[in-house]
Parts: sequence; structure tokens; C-alpha cells
Amino acid sequence: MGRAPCCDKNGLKKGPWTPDEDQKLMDYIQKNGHGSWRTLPKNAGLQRCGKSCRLRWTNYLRPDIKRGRFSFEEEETIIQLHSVLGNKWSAIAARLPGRTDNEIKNYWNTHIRKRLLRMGIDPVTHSPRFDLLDLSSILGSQLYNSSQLNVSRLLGIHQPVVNPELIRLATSLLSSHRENSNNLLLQNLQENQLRNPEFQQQNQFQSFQPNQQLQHSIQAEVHHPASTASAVPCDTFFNEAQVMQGNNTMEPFQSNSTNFNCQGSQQNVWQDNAMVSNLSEDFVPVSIQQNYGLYGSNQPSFEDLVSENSNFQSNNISNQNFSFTSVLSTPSSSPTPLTSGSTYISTEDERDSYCSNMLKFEIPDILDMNDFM
DNA sequence: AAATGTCACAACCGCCGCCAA
DNA sequence: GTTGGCGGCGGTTGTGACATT
Repeated sequence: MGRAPCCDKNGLKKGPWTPDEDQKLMDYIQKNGHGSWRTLPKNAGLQRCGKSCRLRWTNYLRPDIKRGRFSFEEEETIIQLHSVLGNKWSAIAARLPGRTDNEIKNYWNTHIRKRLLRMGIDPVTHSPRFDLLDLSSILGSQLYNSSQLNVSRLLGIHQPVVNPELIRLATSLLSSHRENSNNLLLQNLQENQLRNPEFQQQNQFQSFQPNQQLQHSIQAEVHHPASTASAVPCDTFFNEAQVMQGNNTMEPFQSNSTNFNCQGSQQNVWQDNAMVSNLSEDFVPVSIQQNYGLYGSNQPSFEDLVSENSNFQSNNISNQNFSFTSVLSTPSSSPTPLTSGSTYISTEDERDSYCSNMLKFEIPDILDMNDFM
């Protein structure tokens, strides 16, 4: 029964790879391809298990790996994709050419995650959390003095923060603001694309060649929703829609985007049913259905997606100006680095400053804070 | 200069789904 | 139909480099 063991686990080397081992592995793969990882170590003369060889190759030796620090655009993309996909590092890596899942995972854990926590944003749900927010650092920061995030104004001027209802309200407001924050990110991503002609070329190309890997990952997402999406806000859903629709068949979305424009946060608590109906009927262009077979026999419909997402929160939609041009579907096979001509921010503070835009919000006039005092 | 703390990242571990036997 | 290895993935660890005290 079953296959014979791939290798004798005993006597195989572990730990850091030596230059000699690297050379052997590279030489072998360049001549023969990796073929079966199971048989590769023996054929290449390596005292390693196939798994170790595969990891070494995919995470370090592969010639198309991009080394060096992450660009700002890459970081934006990672954050955005993480908000959609959760800890699906391989799926994220597939949209960042030259970056490995391991590299992205490490970068997330060592940089982005900490930064989000510092900003009071839950790195799992991407929702602002006051219990994470280091208010003292904010109050002492330049941010506090700007009009972007005036915490005292948010919480009620001149009043000590003691009312839990107020905290809830503020958290709620921040949560709804997050949708705008993601929009900001998307806008930045779009601008990056527009600035980068190579992006446009890629997108033009892709519009005629649906990304199979994308479809695969979409299906994977549908059947295995991100475990981290314990509270998936509606923007997450829309971002999934962005992933789903692949790439630049955007015009129909943009033409319909006015349907997403809500005039005020309180006036637009949408009914889920109506939402689903609108989505399925209005927001999936025929071209997308044709290209990606969203409504094909084996593909889940928009309604399926929504119904599977039990935590779908339609009442979080406000002031959305959806434009579905997105970097989310950068092809993994693209030889063009995502970050051509990208901007590098040299310090953590500069990144924090940039990221503080994500917390930029204003309280709608319609809300009377005194009601909550 | 030494001790200690923190960061960065390569590599390993363990689990899961797929599929060959 | 069952079993168990392979490939892939996400989580975690080990360790060297660097910063701080």
C-alpha cells in the first residue's frame, strides 16, 4: 500500500546550507529541472531530504527571487492583500513577483504586524482597536496636532475618556473609516500602476489571458475561507470581488461604481439581501463572467460567496467610491518586478507617518457626540 | 569592551490535501 | 476503497548581526 518512502530520514543533513550544497542543487536543477523532489537529493548528490531541497530552492536559490528591502508599494500591496486573504502567504506571494511566501511572512511578522499594532490596528482583522492603540504615543505625536486624527475631538473635547459607549462609538467610526482607508490604499495602488507603464502593459495583456492561478486561488478562497477572517467587513468582500474578477475588465465596474456611493454613514445601512441582489445583478460585468466563468457550473456565484461569508457586514459600507482597477491580480508569472521605479521609505517613522493616513477620518456632522456622553 | 536586548531571516516542523500504489 | 508518501503551506524556532546599555 502507498508509495515507498521518499528517502531514508536517518543520516540526512539538516541546518544551514553550505555554498557547496547550494552549488550542487543549482547545477542539478539548471541541468535537469527539479522534477521530483523526492529523487532530486540522491541524483544531485546531496545528503538532504527533498523537502529541504525544495525549500532551499524556492526560498533562496531560485533565480527570479528579488532580494533587498520591500518597497513601499510592495508593503501596501501586502497589507491590502492580507486584509483580503489573511495569512495566505503563498497567495500573497503569487501577486508579488520575485518575493517568496517565506519572505513576505517574515516581513509581515517583523515589520508590518508591529507597525499596525503600534497604530492600534488589529493585524488579524485589520480593524482599529482602541485596546491596542497606544494613545499616549498618538497624543504626543505630530499626528495628534494635525487635523488627520484628532483624538480629543473624536472622543469629545475636554472630557476624560471614561464612557464605554463613547469608546464603542469611536471604534465603530474607526471601523467604518477603515473602508476609506482601504480605498486610500487602493487609490495609491492604482496610481502606482498608472505611473508605471509596465503595469498597464501587463494589465492589457492579462485582460485577454485570464490568470489561471488567480482562478485557482479564488476557488481555494471560496472553499477554504481565510481562517483569520473572524470578522470580515464588507470591504473585504469587495476586495475578494476584485481578486475574483482578475484584472482589467474594470470599466463596467467603474461605470457602476456610483451604486456604491453612499451619502452618509447612517443613511446607508444596507440590507444584506438587497446588497446581494445588487452585487450579483449589477456588479459582475458580463465580460468578467465570460472570462472567468464566475457563474459557470463549477464556479461559485457571487451569492454563494456572500452566503458563505457569514460575517458579512453590509452596514460598514459608507462613502465608497469603488474603482476595481487593482494590483491584486498581478500575475505570478510576470517577469516584471512590481516595484519598478517604486519609492523607498528609509525609516520606520516615515512609514508610520505615511500609514497614519490610514487613520484619517472625520466624524460625520450628522452624529451628535453629546448623545453618547 | 562586555553584556544584554532586539531584529531579521533562513530553516525546520507539523499539518493537510492530493494522488499513486 | 484504503493507505501512506509527496508537495505545499503556515507557524515557529534558531541563530547571527546589529543596537543599546
